[in-house]
Amino acid sequence: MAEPGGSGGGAAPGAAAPDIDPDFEPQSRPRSCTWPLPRPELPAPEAGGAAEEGAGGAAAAAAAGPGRAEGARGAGGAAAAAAARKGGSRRNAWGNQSYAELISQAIESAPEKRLTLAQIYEWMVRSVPYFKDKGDSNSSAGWKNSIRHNLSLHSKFIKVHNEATGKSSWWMLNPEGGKSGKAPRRRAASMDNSSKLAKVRGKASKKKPSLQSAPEATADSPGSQFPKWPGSPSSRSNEDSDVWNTFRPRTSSNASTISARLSPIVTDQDDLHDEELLPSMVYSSASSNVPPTVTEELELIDGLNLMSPSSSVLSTQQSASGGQIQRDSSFSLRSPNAAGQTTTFGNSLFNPVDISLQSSVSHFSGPQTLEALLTPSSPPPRDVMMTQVDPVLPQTGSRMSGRTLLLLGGQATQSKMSSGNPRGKPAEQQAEPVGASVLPSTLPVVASPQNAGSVNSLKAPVSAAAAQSVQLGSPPLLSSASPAPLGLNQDRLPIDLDIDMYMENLECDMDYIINSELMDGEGLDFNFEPVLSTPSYPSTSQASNHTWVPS
DNA sequence: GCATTTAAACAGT
DNA sequence: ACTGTTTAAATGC
Repeated sequence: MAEPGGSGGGAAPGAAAPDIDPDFEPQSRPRSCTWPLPRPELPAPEAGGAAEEGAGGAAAAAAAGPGRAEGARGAGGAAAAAAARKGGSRRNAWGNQSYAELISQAIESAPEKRLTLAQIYEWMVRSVPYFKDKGDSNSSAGWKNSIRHNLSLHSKFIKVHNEATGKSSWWMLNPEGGKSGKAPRRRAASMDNSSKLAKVRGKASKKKPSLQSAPEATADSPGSQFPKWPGSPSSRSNEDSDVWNTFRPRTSSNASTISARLSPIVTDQDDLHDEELLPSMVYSSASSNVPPTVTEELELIDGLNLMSPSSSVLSTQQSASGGQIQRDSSFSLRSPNAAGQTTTFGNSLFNPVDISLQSSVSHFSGPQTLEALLTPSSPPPRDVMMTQVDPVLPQTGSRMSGRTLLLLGGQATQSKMSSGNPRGKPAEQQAEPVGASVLPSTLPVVASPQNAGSVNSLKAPVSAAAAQSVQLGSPPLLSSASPAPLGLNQDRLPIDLDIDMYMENLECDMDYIINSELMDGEGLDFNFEPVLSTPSYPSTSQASNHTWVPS
C-alpha cells in the first residue's frame, strides 16, 4: 500500500494513540458509536508517525503496486487473530485492523448500522488518523478501492438497496454471515462450484455485453431478460415496485444485495412521490450527510401528524409509509450457498430497523393498530379495526372507490409479482415475503388498467378486508393499517369475522368500484379523483391528485 | 492454502 | 465520476 511507512519498518503513521478511537465518533452520531473495539489497543507504536501524513503514500502507492514492501505488516492473515497481536508492529499503516474490520466498525458506529460507501469513506477519514489526509483526490483511490473490494468480497457485509434516488446502497453487517466475521463461502461457493458459472454471471456477462446479456437470463437470473416488465402504465409505479421487490439487474451477482428496502420511510416514497405528494417532507431526507436515522424518521412522521392530522392526503402518505414499513420488515440476504440465491429474513433480524419501524408506526398511526398488524406475534387488531371502522362506515360512497383502489392495487401488485416477476427469481422467494409485504406505494400506482383487470381475481375475504380498511380511509390510521392485513397473512385473517359484519357494505362498494374500473378501462386517475375530491375535509381537496399544497 | 492488501478491468448509474 | 464486482498478484502465516 501506499504507506510509505512500510519501508521504514515500524512506521506507524497513526502515531497518536489508539488507532482510530480518538477521532471517530465526533460528528454526526450522537449515538455514540459504540465501538466494539474488538481490538486491543495498539501499544502506541514507537514510530512517530506524523511525518507520514504529508508524504502520504501517494507516491508509494503507485510504485509499490503489488509488490508492496510493507515491512510493517508482520502479522498477515488471521484477522481474527488480530486481537492477539497486541504489541509489536501494526499490520497496516493504520494499525492492526484490516479493512474489513474497519468497515465493520464504521457500520456499527452508525446509528442505524448502515452506511453508504461514501459514508464509509467519510468515517475512515474522520476516524482513522491514517486516512485523515487521504480523504480526497488521488490519494484516496487506493484505499477506497480496497474498501469497495472488501465490501464486495466479504459476505459479512451486505448491501441494501437504498431507495433514495441517486444514492448508493446501504452497507450493513450481515447479521448472519457476520458471525464469524468473515465468510468466504459466498465467493468460495461460486468459484468452487463452477468457475465457469461464476465467470458467466460475473465478468463474462459484463465484459462483452453484446453477447452476454441474453444468456444470463437462463437459469440463474432469468429475470434479467425481462425488460423491466411490461406492465404498469404508470412509469413511476414501475420503478417503485421494481425497487421494492426485485434484485437489481445490474449484475447478475446481485445476490449480495438485500432486495426489500430496509431504508426506512424516508427513502422510497420520497423518491417517487415526495415532490409530488409531500413536498414538505423532502427536507428531512436531504441535508445531512448522515443517512436518515431513526430519530429523523420519527420526526418526520411527527411532522406529518402535526401538519395535517386529518387530511386525506396525509392518510395517503401514511398508508404509503405503512407499506414501506411492511416491506422493510422482510428482506433478503445473499445466501452463501447458491449463486443467485437469496434468503429472506424476518424483521427481527435487524433490531435497529425493526425498532425504528415500530416506533415510527406507533407514532403516526393509531396506537396498536399498525404495530399489531405488523408484528407477527401480535393478535389480530380486531378491536382497533372495529372501532375505527364504525365511525367511518356511513361514509362509503365515492370515497370508497378511491380507497378501494388502493387496496385493489395492492392486490393487483401482488398478483403481478407472484405471477411473473421481472427478475425471474423464484416465485416463492419473491412472491412470498416480498409480495406479502408489498403495499401499494401510492394510490395512483394501483389504478392501472391492468390492475383493474386483476380486480376480478380478488377474493372476497381479502378484498373485504381491504375494502374495510379502505373505508376507514379518512383517518390515516386505518389506511395505513389496511395494507398490512392484506399482505401480511391471510391466514391471520380472523379479522374477517369482524369484517363479515361489514361485508354487505363492502360488497356494494366493491361492485361499484369494479364497475367503475371496468368501465373506464384506463382507470388512471378517475378512481382517484372522486375520492380525493370528495371532501369531507377541506384539506382533502388539496390533496387531490398530486397537486396538493403543503399545509 | 488462507487471509489481506493493492491494483486494475469492467459494468451499471 | 461513483459505485460495485471480479480477477489477479504479492505477501505473510
